[in-house]
Amino acid sequence: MFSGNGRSGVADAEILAGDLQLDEIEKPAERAYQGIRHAILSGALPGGSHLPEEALAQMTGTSRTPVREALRRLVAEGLARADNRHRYVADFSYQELKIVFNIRARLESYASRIAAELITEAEIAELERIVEQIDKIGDTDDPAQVRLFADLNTRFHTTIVGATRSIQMQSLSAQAISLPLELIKQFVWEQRVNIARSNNQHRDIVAALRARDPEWAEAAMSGHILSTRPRRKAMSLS
Amino acid sequence: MFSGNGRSGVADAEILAGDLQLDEIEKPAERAYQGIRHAILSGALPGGSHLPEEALAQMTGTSRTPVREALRRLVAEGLARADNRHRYVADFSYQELKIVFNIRARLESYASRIAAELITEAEIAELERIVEQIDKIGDTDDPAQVRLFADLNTRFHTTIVGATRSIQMQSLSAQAISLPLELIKQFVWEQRVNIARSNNQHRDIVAALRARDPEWAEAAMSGHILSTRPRRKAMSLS
DNA sequence: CGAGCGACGTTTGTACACAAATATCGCAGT
DNA sequence: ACTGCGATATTTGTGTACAAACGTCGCTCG
Repeated sequence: MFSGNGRSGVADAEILAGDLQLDEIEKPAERAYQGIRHAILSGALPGGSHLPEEALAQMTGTSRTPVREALRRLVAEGLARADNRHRYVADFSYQELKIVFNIRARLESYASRIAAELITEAEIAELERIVEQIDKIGDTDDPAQVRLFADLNTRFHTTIVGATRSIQMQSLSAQAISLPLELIKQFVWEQRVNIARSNNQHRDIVAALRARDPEWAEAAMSGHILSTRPRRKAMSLS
Repeated sequence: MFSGNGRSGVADAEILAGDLQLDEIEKPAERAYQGIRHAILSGALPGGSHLPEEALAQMTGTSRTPVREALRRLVAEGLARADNRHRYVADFSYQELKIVFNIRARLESYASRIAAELITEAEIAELERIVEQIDKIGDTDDPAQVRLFADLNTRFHTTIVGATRSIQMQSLSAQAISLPLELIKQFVWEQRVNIARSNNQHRDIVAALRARDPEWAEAAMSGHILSTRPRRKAMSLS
């Protein structure tokens, strides 16, 4: 995913050894997409790696057709890039990462502003349930718990973005979030991000939404996301 | 493109009668993508229209394979949506349109802030050339001139976004811009948007970039985009 | 020994054939 | 007459075959 890791091609299905149960996904199209995406986000395919269709088809156990469609999606989502002939894993610099986080802060804070007026009681209740579940996790280094936090965190944010009822907002946010949210898992491990603090911020956001206060909601979300930005010092990014 | 226009299916190549020279595009993949996209943006395929692959293949003079890939891109870009089985033209409400413009204002103003520090002399000169050419147009209703303005306007904005050197910024902006910028052409016709005023704002933005003033650039771009927002009263949107 | 040209291998692009899924229409039975 | 079941038609999903483009390696000629 990052520069300077050296280059490697596609090896075989072994690189999917992570936590993704690929063999349980029936439809080839979804298998191909999830498989390639996971390989990129997990770092199995480093930034700059060439993405040959045939090798990816073998890797995901499908044929080239679903792989081609998956690659189109990944390019559109910014996780892969294409030149005239080939496709490669996108290469994120630290500068790029910083920009994506700032964009995400702006997008989601605007989403929170809209959500403050449109969110339903049921959605607020859902947010409160999520906050409660995260509370039970507390600060930890246990990978399974951290993964659980990441999933709940994702649900928290997508619930709010969904409350805007805007397809475009959901689409753009998903694109801006997909990378950082996956990376957060690594930051938590390497940098011991404070889960408890993060959840206190979640509580503030829910309070703002419950109060139907657009400005507060916007500011709270902005602060929340900016507080989770990776810092250069703590990381070994180029 | 909008709700309430009634529903229609794909007719034949006639609906491409617009200004797009589809037959000059050699590669089927590009033909399919441009053709379908143009049909959507021009309104030939109203919002909610079903998008059957075979009919689109005939319409664009290709086969289903390039059409499928084009549809994947269009869904990823938000111009089409998909349910379990079919794909349809996206349906934009006035509310959705408003949100997209506000997102665009936030994205591009942030882009301008970054660009103020990274833009090169050559790019500033390019922006000045564009402003000059728009000056020569002035206020007009002539469709050809309005189209020329739209193209120059697009180049102005993509040059600034490109100056951020961020792939993600360019990708997200392109998605947020693709719809509104096409719609602007219609607003200019129907609402007589002030081209001269718009270009004065362009001049301000260039001045801010030349001064390397991030805050000014950000504010100027924000004001510029918000001033071109469609207003409900002037339109017959749902 | 170096440069240029040509053949080959690799990768992507396109089309098509077949399979699977789903909605619709009609028919029959109650 | 209404409901439920089944056949059929339409549409999408997948795999594969073939064609085209591009890069590379090696050979030959200067």
